[in-house]
Amino acid sequence: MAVEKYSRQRESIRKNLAGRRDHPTADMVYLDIRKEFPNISLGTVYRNLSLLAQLGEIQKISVSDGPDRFDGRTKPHDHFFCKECGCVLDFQLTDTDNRLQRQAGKGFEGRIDGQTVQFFGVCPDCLKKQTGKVHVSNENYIL
Amino acid sequence: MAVEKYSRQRESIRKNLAGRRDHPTADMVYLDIRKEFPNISLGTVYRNLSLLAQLGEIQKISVSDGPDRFDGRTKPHDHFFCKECGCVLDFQLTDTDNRLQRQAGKGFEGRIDGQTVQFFGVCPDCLKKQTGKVHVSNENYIL
DNA sequence: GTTTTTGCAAAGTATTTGCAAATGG
DNA sequence: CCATTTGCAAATACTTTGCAAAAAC
Repeated sequence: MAVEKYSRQRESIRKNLAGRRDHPTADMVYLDIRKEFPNISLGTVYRNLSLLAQLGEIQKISVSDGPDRFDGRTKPHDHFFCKECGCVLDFQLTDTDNRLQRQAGKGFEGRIDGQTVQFFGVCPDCLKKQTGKVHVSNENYIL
Repeated sequence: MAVEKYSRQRESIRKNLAGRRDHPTADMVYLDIRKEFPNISLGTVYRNLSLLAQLGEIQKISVSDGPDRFDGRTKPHDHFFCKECGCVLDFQLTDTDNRLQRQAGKGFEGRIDGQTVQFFGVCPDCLKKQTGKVHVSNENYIL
């Protein structure tokens, strides 16, 4: 695979991911793209998701209990995994990146290129269903 | 699955994981246990790894490029993934846990139960092969 | 004796791949 | 035209599961 050539399908996949925040699986993307390209195959979706991830234009997120999920956000950020509904939310931790990397790298003779924090718990919606509490906005959680 | 009953196979799996630091896959554990129980099946290994992970006695680590890996360490810690050789190393970030969780939870109306940091880069051994540099010990990296 | 666990094999998911036809440049 | 991408289907990789026999208690 030498030079990348344009393809309508890949462009559609790229836009689809850029326009959503729900960290879909390959299959979810496939179902969506089929509305525009009824004949697209799941294999093509997988191929393009892999390619885009390699190019750093999207991010692949592996979770322990289901298929991989994909994230259209390019800039580094963190993720929250809800153990109730399985949803994945974005977090942006302010200013901790350098601190973390500096602390971890101190005396480590390998090279650290990047890092992400994975949070686990119960998302606002699921917690609300359990307790009846109200959901308010906050500064780290990115809608 | 009401009460847990002892089994020699499960005990062997538990001990195997406790005695190694290389974050093996289910198959690697299987090959090892077979030395002691030549008839053990891969299914049994998977069943017990799942069970032990549920009980919190081991940890399951999902990586984006290969099968799941397992970690016998019970207390919370972080992981480093080498993009060259695929190895997984343990990190113990001193005292950042509370800071991270506090910062992320500020104003977040869900519940955060825990978190781990994933580092990506090149491990000491691979870097050494590339540059010829020497490997020294450090304070965060756990041998 | 009753319940849990095992080994085996088959099934289930998720993802990748080979290949001829279609598309892009 | 030549290189890349596609759709399709088959193949692969990983993990789970049904069931009768064995082990644990």
